[in-house]
Amino acid sequence: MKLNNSFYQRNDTIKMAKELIGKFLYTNFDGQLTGGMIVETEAYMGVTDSSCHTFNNRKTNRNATMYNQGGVIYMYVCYGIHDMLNIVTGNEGDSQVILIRAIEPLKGIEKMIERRGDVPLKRLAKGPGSLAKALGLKRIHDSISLLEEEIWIENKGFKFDSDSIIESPRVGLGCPEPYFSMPWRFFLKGNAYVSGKTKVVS
DNA sequence: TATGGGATTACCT
DNA sequence: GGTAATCCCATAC
Repeated sequence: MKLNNSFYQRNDTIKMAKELIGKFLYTNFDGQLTGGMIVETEAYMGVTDSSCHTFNNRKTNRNATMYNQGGVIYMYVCYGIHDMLNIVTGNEGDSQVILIRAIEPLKGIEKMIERRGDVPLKRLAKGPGSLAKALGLKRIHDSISLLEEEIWIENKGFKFDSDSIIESPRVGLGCPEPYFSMPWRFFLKGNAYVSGKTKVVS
C-alpha cells in the first residue's frame, strides 16, 4: 500500500530513513511505470545540520521546498549536472529531508535503460544522480506530491531485521565535524545495488 | 556583477 | 586514482 501523510509527517527523520529501506519507489510519467526497492538512504536533519541546505535557517528559491510539510519531494541539481531526489519529512516549517541514494530496479527496466543509456543493471539506479535519471526525475519536479500519480512509495510488507540495515557516515560531504561523521546513511547489507563503499563503520 | 564550489558520475590511465 | 562536465546560489566586491 501507498505510504501517506501519517508516514511522511512524523518528526523522526532518522527512523524514517531506516524504514524507507525495503520500501518500493515508483514514478509514472507519460504512462511509463518505473521503479524498484529502496536500498540506500541518507537523512539530512535541517537547520542544525551543517551539511544540510537549510543549515542556519538558510532559505532560498532553491531550498524553499524543504520547509514544506512532509509528503512532497525536494529536487536539486548537484554539480550542475545531476538531479537528486529527496523526501520531505515532518511538519510545515521543519526542513529535514531524506536523500534516496539507490534502488534495486524492478519495474520498467527497459524504460530506465532508455533514459540512462546502455549501462549494466547493477549501475542502473545506483547513486542519487543515476537513480533520478533512471526514474525520469528532474529539478522541474521539485515540490510535487508523493500522494498523487506521478511518484509514490509503497510498503509491500518486506521487513529486515536491524542487523541487515547498516549505518555509516554520509557520502560526499564537505562540512565540519561533528556532522561530517554522523551515521545518518543507511543501506541494505550485502545488496549489490548500494552505491559507493559498503564497509561497516562502527 | 563576478567568482567559487558542491549530497556526482563516467571515462581516462 | 585523476579529472572534466556544467548550473544554481552564496559570498564578496
